[in-house]
Amino acid sequence: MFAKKAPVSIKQLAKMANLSTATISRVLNNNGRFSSKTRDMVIALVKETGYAPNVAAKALRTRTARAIGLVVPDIANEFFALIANAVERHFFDQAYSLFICNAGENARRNESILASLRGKGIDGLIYISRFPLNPAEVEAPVVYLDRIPNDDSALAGVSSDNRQGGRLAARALVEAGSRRPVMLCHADDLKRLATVNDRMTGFAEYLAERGVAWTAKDVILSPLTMSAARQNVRRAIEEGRRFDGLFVSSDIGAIGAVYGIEDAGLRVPQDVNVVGYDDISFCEYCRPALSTVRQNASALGREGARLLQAMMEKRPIQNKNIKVPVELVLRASTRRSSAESQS
Amino acid sequence: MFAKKAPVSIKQLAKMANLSTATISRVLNNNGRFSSKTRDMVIALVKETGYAPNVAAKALRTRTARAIGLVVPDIANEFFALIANAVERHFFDQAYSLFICNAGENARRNESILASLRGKGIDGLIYISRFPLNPAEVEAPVVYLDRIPNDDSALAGVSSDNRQGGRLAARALVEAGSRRPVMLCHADDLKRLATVNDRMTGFAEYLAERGVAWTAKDVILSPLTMSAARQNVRRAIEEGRRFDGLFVSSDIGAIGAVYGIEDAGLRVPQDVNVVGYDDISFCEYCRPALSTVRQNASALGREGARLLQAMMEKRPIQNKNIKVPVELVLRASTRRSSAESQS
DNA sequence: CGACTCTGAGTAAACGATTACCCACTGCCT
DNA sequence: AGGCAGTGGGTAATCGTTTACTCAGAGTCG
Repeated sequence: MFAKKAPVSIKQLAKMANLSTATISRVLNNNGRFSSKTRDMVIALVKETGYAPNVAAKALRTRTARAIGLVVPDIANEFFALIANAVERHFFDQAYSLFICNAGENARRNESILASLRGKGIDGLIYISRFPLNPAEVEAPVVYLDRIPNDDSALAGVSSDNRQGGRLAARALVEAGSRRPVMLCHADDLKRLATVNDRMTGFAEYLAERGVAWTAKDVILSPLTMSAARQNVRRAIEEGRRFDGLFVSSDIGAIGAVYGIEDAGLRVPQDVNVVGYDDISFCEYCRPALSTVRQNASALGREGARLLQAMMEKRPIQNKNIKVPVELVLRASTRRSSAESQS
Repeated sequence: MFAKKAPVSIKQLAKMANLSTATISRVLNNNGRFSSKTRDMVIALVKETGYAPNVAAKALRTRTARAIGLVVPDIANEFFALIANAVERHFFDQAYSLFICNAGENARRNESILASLRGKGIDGLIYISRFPLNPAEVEAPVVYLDRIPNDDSALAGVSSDNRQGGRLAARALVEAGSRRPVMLCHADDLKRLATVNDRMTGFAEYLAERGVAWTAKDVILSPLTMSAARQNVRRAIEEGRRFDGLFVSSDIGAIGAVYGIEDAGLRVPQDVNVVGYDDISFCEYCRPALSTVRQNASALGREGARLLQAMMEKRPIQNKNIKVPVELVLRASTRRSSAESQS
């Protein structure tokens, strides 16, 4: 019923045209020498037979699959889904295939995903994961996206301007009246990712400029799933932690945090101003609507794809450390800038 | 710099183990004969070297790409993302690769996606799209998931028990006191998809049983994006449409609809009860929290993947029309069952 | 005219895995 | 001892393409 009939191969084409496979191949790839008469004949034959090259054979021979890998932490997070869409759009037009893989929160799965990508012989990798990657074992250009390791500045990466993002978040809190702000982020990210460190740097920087006391201890550590953030924020408050402003390093986590605050009997924004990060579409639809630092997910994906392609084609690269601008979006989770009181 | 050094091949493994490639291959595929000592040694060697078979070579030799396609309407919708995850998990374990494609809302893009999948020689397709598919031109088994065309009952499909879902939605509205319910869905889906028709059938059926007047005219047509639903619901109300219960065929659409209702000056649930469909995680976090019919996205994905695999392996299939149970989740967008008044 | 350079095209060896076929050996039965 | 079956594993062909060599013929130049 679903038997695969063998598609026509280059060998059959060669026989029909009274040529060798080599010549056919040269015409098809437009490399090497052949007469225009030969070219026309081959092209006509291809049209007639509907010949399509066997991608497996091609991949095997050329050691290039015309495929790229995209590792994301969680495709069910809209932010990553939008990035994936942008990457796919770019590469679809270039006739590359895209393998989208969910790294999840598990280092072992991350490893097995990388192994499988290796087996597929991808020509490039866009990597968004909290887990370290040994570039040597990928054997292809790698672009880090959004989550940039902080140990190596030589690598290619695209991220938002996270320092500016941190500054904007701090500004939102300060201008909403917060005087004891804290930041919520994932412990591992803080250790590993420039992404989060940059946000914190910008955050601290702005607070210092405005004379608001803040130290590296004013951080709550938690995974940024909704439920984990909710629980950890609630627990922090119940254990006596006091703060009147909260900057969460992702919207999903921020929404959870809002609930944690309310669970603990406080109100947002009256008692605590909350600012998230990403601006996923639900920020506008949750209650209170979430103030956040908007990342341009499409731009991140697009720039990452472009950079990767430049690397794969070994084009000279002016800047392998691209920063995409961010934007502050104020909604109901921060108080309206009520003629900001004493400095 | 990014020169590809050849990954370890089966030939090198053979040399290390002092065996032939044939034996290695037999162990790896667990077919043919070999001693348990050999097996252990090979397995250890694979672990040690991180060997991953070259899929291109495998595909070339076996004439099977070991790849499947997954067409989804919008990967940024959590419901589809969860399905994609389940499918990926299933096939990852079987060492299949998965091509995830966004059909989007555009028929032309849908076509070009199918064309590209064809070129990749996929061995199977899971298809979630509102656009018709000509199975003949895919040359591989197809499983319809969630969105089942209503013109052909011979095809393989996995969906929720949508008739029951429609019944549950109706029950939620009726028990919350609605007497003039309407349904919101996409015009094309109503024409093409058994999925939506089943929901409507169940909806109408239950209403009839409870003596609530409802006809096929009590439907508002709208795309189910947040903004479109919001706008169309608002407009319907402003044009004088009156209803006190709304069943929306997706949560995203329902959340938009709630805003449309509020835009028009009415309240949810006091003036209109709203029930969605899917139970994405934001149902719990939007305000008012959304009552909805929960679909088990993971089960849908898993069952779809299993069914497809059975078809690809030409195993006898007892039931190619799988229904996954649904569940009613009551939240704040429907009034609490206030000792339901007159029959 | 001889030496050279182009041009167009063929030959055959890879690429990495699978598998039909074969063989050597062991143990067992008659 | 001879026959036979079962076991473990090697040999080599094959999948469809690409590409480094090679080469015959034609044109060009001194």
